[in-house]
Amino acid sequence: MTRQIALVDCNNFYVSCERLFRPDLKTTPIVVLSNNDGCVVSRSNEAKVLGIRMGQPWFECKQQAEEQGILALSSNYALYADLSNRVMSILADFAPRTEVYSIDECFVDLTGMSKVRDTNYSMRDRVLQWTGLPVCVGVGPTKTLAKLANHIAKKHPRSRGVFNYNDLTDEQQTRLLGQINVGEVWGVGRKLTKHLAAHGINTVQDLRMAHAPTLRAEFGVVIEKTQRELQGVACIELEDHVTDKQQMICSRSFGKHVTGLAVLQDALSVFTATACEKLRAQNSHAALVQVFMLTNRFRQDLPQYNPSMAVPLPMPSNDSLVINRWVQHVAELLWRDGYKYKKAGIVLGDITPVSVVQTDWLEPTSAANGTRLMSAIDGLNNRFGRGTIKVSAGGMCDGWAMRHERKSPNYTTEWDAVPSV
DNA sequence: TCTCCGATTAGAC
DNA sequence: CTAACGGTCTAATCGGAGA
Repeated sequence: MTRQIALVDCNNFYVSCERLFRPDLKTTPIVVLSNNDGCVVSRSNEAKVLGIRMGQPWFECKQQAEEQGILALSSNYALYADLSNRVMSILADFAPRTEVYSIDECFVDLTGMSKVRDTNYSMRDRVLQWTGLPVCVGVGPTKTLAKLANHIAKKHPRSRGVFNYNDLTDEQQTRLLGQINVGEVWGVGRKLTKHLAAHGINTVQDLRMAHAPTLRAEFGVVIEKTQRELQGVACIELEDHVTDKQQMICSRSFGKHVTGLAVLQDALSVFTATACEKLRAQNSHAALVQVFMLTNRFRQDLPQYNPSMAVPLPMPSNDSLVINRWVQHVAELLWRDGYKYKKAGIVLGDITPVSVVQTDWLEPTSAANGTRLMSAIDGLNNRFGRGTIKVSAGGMCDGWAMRHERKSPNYTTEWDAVPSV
């Protein structure tokens, strides 16, 4: 039986979220900026037409944008995450197996179901009706072809937001794939596109038909899987259960240069608290802690210094206080005066479930390990917002906060920001 | 020369 | 006024160290 894998992808997701609460901006060109108001990460169709590129640094296009009346907003992740959850739970009602692939994308396995075409339009219509967010649906026999089908649904208005690759004849498939650039394929990025072009592979059809052993020898196993997926052979399974993170990173660019150790340590303690909270939320602990700090790599005229150090913990932990002591210590070791630091962060690694108790028979196990204090902190922060209870001096300095000068209110997650009717 | 492991790279969004 | 370019995560591959 031909698999029917649907990929549902929200259109211009962040911009669409912002517009829900600002219907007056329906036709205004809008962009949403990344953290620290650094880069453009979402664009309305109007902004795309005006030539704003995905990932473009904001300072580069700011003047042009203002002249053209483009509205720029800081990203509001509380809002996007909340709306994402609503979309995903709507889609979960359409099939027993779904995979939340990213904040704005979901695979839905419609294999064996009758009236797939009707279901595709229902998914699109119901998400739009219940949330106000426009989505496109692409269907294919593999995840890679579903993503490609979604790309087609987005690009061709005549598809009315839905495209099923399985409905094509062999000749239609060949002709269509011959018209699409290989760089559009899931898993083929900038570097690979260039590399492939050097071997005469320019279109999706070129890749689908390339000599497999040569391809594997020159480009590795990843692209071979991609090729087979383009041929309709499933190599990437639907992952319909959430897997624990193997690594957790918390890092930020700073709103202005940091030149004092105390300020940097303060930032690191906040990052540590956030990462440990996520660690506890998945019932895991970490055995490796890494700290890093970076100067501004775009300022090659300034002295560069990008140290990092990883320390194995004597005992795996998810206790913010315990881990923070290591972080603060390592930060001191790495710190050098005289540099302008632009970014810092921590990495928690060697993550395992807390149920896997890795006892060291040379060390006595420390009783309770601060677990009750941490769950009390998590409870309060969950209820009243992250940062209500903080680790030691975490967040007491203000010399490092990121820029987000254009953020909208948290319309859906804060009572005070709920719009009145 | 082989194997292991940490570091780097490429990709996604 | 001036400087101003994101954050998280995974898997594959590279390359140095030690066997």
